Amino acid sequence: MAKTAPSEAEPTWDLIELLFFAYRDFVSDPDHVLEALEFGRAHHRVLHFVNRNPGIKVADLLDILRITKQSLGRVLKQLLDQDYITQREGPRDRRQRLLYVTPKGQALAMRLARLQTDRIGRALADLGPGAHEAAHRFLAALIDSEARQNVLKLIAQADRAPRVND
Amino acid sequence: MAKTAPSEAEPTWDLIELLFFAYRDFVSDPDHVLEALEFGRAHHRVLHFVNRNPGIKVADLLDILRITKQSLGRVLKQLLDQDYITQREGPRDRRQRLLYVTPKGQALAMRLARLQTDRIGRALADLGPGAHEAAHRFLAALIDSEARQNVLKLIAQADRAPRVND
DNA sequence: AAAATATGTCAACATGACTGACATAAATTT
DNA sequence: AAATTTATGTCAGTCATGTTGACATATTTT
Repeated sequence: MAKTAPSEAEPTWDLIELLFFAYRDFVSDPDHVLEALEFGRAHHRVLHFVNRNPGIKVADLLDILRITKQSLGRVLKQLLDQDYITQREGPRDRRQRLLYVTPKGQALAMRLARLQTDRIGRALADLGPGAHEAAHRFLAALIDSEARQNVLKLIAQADRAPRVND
Repeated sequence: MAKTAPSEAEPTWDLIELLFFAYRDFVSDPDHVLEALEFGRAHHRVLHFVNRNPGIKVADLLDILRITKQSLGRVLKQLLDQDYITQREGPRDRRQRLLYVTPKGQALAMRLARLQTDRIGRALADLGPGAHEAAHRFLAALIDSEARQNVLKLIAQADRAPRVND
């Protein structure tokens, strides 16, 4: 039972529904913290990727988030005004606004990441060794094949050095 | 490397980010289909859970989706008006409106589930055997521990018989 | 008969997406 | 040097989906 031939047989109900419920709870911990700061998920995403990719360009952030600059503009402005993020001129191209977290921004980003890490850690602790790698591979394989390599590169790059492309 | 002790060491950046990217692509296939029908993700969720749990009560649906009845009301009304869902009086309690998909609703629900199943199937095909179970266990473990048993029960129950509680 | 329950509805509001148009400064091309 | 392209920002309006609070109706339970 449980064949995986594409477009045949029964839908993969368990994974479809587990993805829904797991993702909902996964984002709920940060949501609660953000609520007290009058921020939303959109702020979290921006803060997260700026924290992970210091010096990221606005255009690259838009690519990652796949939202419009108007949508980004709103939340980014609030994060700048409230000193969670700063921007500096691009050294080679002075039109660019390179984004960095402030100490305050880093503290929040790390606090939120810690919550999600704790949840993931508890989940992995319940499972055997190799569960981390299995989860990694499953999730990576779910990503659009055209985008997958870029995503993996982004993750690896941010891990290596806190410095973005260009 | 890669310890999982809660609240120590480095955040689990890879899984945090992969969950973001994987979930985004996972919902994107249905999104495209829904767009043509002038429906959104909210409609998808309602249709999905009604399809999976024929005869579900409005109150139970609200519990699953964790939204207000006003939010549900809007999308449910559209699905009823456009004949994707029907409602019948509860046999024992005539205040209840038990929800069912119509053939048209079932066709759409299955079409959307097929898209997500195909994506999952492609992902699992790239991995070894046991990947399905590993993914299942990881995702289930991510769910709030208080809610986990109920979720697993819901999934198993819907698999067994297309008939909801009560 | 009174109270509780299941559901629906009206009105107002917030968030975070969107489109389209336009503005500015800086880099690049001609 | 002038024209064009690029990176970014902003104004204005719209949409989808969530929220709160108040109230209405039918039905069941006490």
